[in-house]
Amino acid sequence: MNDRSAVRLTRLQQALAEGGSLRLAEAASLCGVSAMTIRRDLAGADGELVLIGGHLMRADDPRHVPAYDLAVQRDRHAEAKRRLCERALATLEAGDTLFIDCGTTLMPLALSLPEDMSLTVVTYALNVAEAVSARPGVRLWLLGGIYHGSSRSFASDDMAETIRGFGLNKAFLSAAGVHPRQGLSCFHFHEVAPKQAAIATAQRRLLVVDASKQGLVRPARFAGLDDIDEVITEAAPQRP
Amino acid sequence: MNDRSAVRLTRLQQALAEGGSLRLAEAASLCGVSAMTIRRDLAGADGELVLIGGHLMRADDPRHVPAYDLAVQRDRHAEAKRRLCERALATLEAGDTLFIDCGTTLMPLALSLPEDMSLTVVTYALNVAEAVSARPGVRLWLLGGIYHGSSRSFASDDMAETIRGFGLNKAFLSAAGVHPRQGLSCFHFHEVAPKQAAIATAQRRLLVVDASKQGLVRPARFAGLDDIDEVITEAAPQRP
DNA sequence: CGCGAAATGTGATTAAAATAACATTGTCAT
DNA sequence: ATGACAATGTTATTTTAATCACATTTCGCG
Repeated sequence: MNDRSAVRLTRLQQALAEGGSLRLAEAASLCGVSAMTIRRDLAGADGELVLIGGHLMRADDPRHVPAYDLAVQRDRHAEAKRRLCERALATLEAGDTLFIDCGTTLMPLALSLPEDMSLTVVTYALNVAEAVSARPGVRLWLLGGIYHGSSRSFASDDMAETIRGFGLNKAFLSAAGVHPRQGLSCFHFHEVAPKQAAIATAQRRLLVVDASKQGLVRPARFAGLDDIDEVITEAAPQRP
Repeated sequence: MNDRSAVRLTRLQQALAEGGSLRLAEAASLCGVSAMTIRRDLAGADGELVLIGGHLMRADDPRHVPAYDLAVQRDRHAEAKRRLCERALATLEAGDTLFIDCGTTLMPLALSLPEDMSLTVVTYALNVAEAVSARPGVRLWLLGGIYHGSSRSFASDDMAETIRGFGLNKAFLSAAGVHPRQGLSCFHFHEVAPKQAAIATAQRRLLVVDASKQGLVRPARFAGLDDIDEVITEAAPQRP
């Protein structure tokens, strides 16, 4: 890759930095070269930009990781989570103040919150916040702190205290492990405090887990099964 | 649109809810129908899903608002901001703790932070947080609170106090208006407290504004020009 | 200036996707 | 059963995008 090519690439990358897509021809005229040159630039680049059906866009955001052969597995999970979250949605009432836990399990819930119900969502997860921020009708309170990429969530010393300051109607909790005796656990210790605070504060505590978490124990225990009011899950996997 | 068609569409929509794209053929086999049927489903749908070059993806994604005829104007802005942020980047030093203000001006900065410099970023803007969260080498502290969609940022009562608790080396500030006598202003009052706290706390205060903001006064004044140590801007527009 | 190498443009060719047309299957009411 | 209609599949056609081969331009350098 040569110098001018690199200049064009960074230029395009910046043009697309804030999102959006560019038609190949537009990208070309933007750089004052032909479409063929843009193609060649792209071919010699590191793959941060991607050309798909004549549209140029960034490859690095979550959008584009193609489902490929993961498709089946991904979908089994997504399908299960979707069904669980549908049931979670059904429990919502106008005026609710919800706590939504981190992880991917509750994403379908965050994505399909009704906008005509005057809801308030409290969360410490960046992905949940992104999803909820796209729903203009829903009030969103994000609990800030230091970011943990592993769970896409934030942690801070006074988070538990802040949570206790809310009048939470319902807490939707996720867990990476559910065990009859060991209770509920997750991978990361920084999730424990907010989870426990939400459990302590909310009127109604709903655990949403798919069947694959049943019987597992993870490093960080945050509650017992009896701290939960309702478990939204599939039937446990049958053992013949 | 018929029932089964609607079922397939919601199914696909949920499969894509967390991002990613599906090849048309994959989507088809996922639903157990032919590609043509998926096409027909899409044609009769409301346009939430979009098929582009054989890839199926959500349309509500910022990636797809095409730059179209806005391209030129968008780029003029993005181009200017990119250049300004390049100069802002040059001021960074290893170990810095940065405050990054909300708005779109500082996005190119957030997107191209070096990962090998041990940086910490403090921000109250969701879009900045998203951008920084994609850089594993950079520590991120998000100041939480109630979300304001207008500026994609958060506000809370104790935010100013929290900011004063950081050892900020540099504060990168944006403004919607810069006036010789009226000083610096922005559109939204909830931005005033964090901006002022950052100005009060940071060792070095850098204002990043493009020329289009010069001479303007916006509703919420947050500082005077002399509260800023350095202004990163283009030459003011010439009047012939 | 003029040569050579690299970069880019142009038009032809191939591959792929979108559309359209028609065939088949399934469903329901009579 | 069977005819009508909707839904879907299959194949052909048109349109669009990607690739290739070669012509042209640009740039550095003796």
